[in-house]
Amino acid sequence: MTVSRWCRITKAVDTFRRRRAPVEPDIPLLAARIRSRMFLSLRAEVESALRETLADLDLPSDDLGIEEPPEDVESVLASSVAFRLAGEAGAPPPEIAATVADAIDADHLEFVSRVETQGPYLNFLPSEAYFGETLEAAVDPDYGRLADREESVVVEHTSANPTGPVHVGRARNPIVGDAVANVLAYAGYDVARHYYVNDAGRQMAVFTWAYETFDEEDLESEPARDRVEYDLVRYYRKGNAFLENADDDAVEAAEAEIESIMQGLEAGDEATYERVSEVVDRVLGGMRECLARLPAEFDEFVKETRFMFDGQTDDVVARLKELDGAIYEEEAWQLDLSAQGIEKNMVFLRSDGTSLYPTRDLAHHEWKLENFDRAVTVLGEDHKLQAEQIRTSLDLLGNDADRLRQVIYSYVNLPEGKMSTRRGTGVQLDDLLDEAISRAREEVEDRLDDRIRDDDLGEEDIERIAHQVGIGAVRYDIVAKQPAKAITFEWDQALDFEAQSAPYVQYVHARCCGILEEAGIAVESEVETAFDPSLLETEAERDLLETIARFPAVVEEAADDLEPHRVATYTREFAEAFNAFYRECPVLASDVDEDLRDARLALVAASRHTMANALSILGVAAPRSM
RNA sequence: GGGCGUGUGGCCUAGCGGAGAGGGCAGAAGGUUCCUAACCUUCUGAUCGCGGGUUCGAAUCCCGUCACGCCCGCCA
Repeated sequence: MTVSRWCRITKAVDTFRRRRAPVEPDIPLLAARIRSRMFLSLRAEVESALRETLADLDLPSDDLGIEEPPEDVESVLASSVAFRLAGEAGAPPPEIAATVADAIDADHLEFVSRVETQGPYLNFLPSEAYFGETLEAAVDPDYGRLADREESVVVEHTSANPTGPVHVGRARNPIVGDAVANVLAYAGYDVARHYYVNDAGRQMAVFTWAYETFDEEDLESEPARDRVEYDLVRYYRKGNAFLENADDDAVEAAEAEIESIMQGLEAGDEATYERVSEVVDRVLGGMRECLARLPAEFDEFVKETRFMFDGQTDDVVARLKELDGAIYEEEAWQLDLSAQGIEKNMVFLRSDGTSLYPTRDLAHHEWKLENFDRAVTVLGEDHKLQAEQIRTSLDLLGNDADRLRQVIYSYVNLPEGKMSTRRGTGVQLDDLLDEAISRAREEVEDRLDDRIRDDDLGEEDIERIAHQVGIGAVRYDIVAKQPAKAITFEWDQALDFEAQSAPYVQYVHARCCGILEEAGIAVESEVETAFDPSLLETEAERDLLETIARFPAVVEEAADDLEPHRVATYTREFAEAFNAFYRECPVLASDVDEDLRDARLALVAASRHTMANALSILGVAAPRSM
């Protein structure tokens, strides 16, 4: 990566972060916001107290070394400044730590009860108010949802060419994309979800030609599934096979027809558009049904042809030609981006005068930047170079490219290689989901006999749980991993219901619901009885509250960095904390004091809200029983 | 060949400048008259690909190297 690009990316991240500072003087809103983000409030308090103390001691305070301590340390936040100050102050780190700890007046801090040292580390221990406020905030079913930023973001994801069934190779796109959109929405952005439909490319011209040329009897096989895209993809495959294998004259004739379709679209010919649309809309309709199973829904399907017909692509071409890097070479217009660190020229106008995908995508991106404050695109690693070209070209065309961010993921491959719609290799997402549901159903039925709880699961419940767990497991498995890591698809690995998978975290939610229902509290409603947080004194209860307190910070960081997998990591940590509480702190046992019972019920309700909302960000169902 | 990305116990994975590198699976041993055991506890297992460097401190930053993936089309 070149230095200039690194700087640009860093700048983009900074801009994104800077915007999260509240600028509106809306006091109740601010209060609600601070109130609901305990961990962040604590961090802010620790930072300012530490900075002031260091200033008082005449020590530099530019790097405070604030960090989260290891699990076995009692504090919620720690600092390693003492290491950094050792040279300056001429004393060993533990000594400095002790001096600083003594100088901090914890009595004036709201969320810090005391400051301790452990060797060179400063440890900040939470106050009663920290636990109390956390519980108060988390009893709200909307806990974790950050205040409105009054800023819109368009998240474009999936955008697979409408050539056939959605296969597992690109399943990461809707799953990661939907989670990115969800986490941004939770973080207070006004989110729109877009699917960009590539209806103007050569592939769609081939498809349209093939669909119009061949008949049912020309096709070798039956549709793999009774849905439109499985039916039509056979024409697409047939067409491609024909172009590869037929004799030269036949191929030439076919190419002429394909070319005329592309020229028709370029010219804005209504009849051609109708022909292509019939194929595009039908196939897309089937793909939407598949994606809806995840579920991944979209606010808008934006067609590429739209930017050809409205003149925006021509406008982009005209402006690109005016740029310094524009060159006319080998009868085609290209953009030399070597000055921007990209060695590969971007061709933006073919020798026959038609536009290319990147040209239209530039018009599309300008449209997004006009209509939204920010734009996020989720795309496969094979589009990385193109993404850089788009970003750089947008910048050269006078757009603020920092408002655009791209999330790149690696494809899911089969052990024997890539999945391909055209060649018909690959595992269909529908099949994966079906298999997941059926395996989940087996699990539910196997467990039916030795259930302790007598809640009499009916056939409907079994069906519901099988869907929630099966689809949840597939989504969780994908969204929990960093997108940049390559995944090789294997059935048993994708459908592992063991610990650290969706059912493990879903089970926590079901346990919460079980307790609340047993106590006669409607799961969806707010907690109405009074409770006293200070009664929650055991280590398990405190750990759970500390974990709950971190949730809004997790949402914020995941949104800032567009990394929903952090929320998945959090659900695991949360499940551990809850299971320890569940094991050690009975809620409804007869020997539990009534006030303690109420406090613990509030904690269970808070836990349920936290887990339900975290799962909702991941797009994984939160079952009320399992 | 060039660019970008990824390499963490047998397998999967978190951490990406600070406290014996967390989890999970697989393997071994335990736990249910008690709010669902899709749970929990304990044990076994890691020179964080390799070699240098920067730093008080490196899995994390820098350089080199190896392996794998992706890209380098007037395709999308």
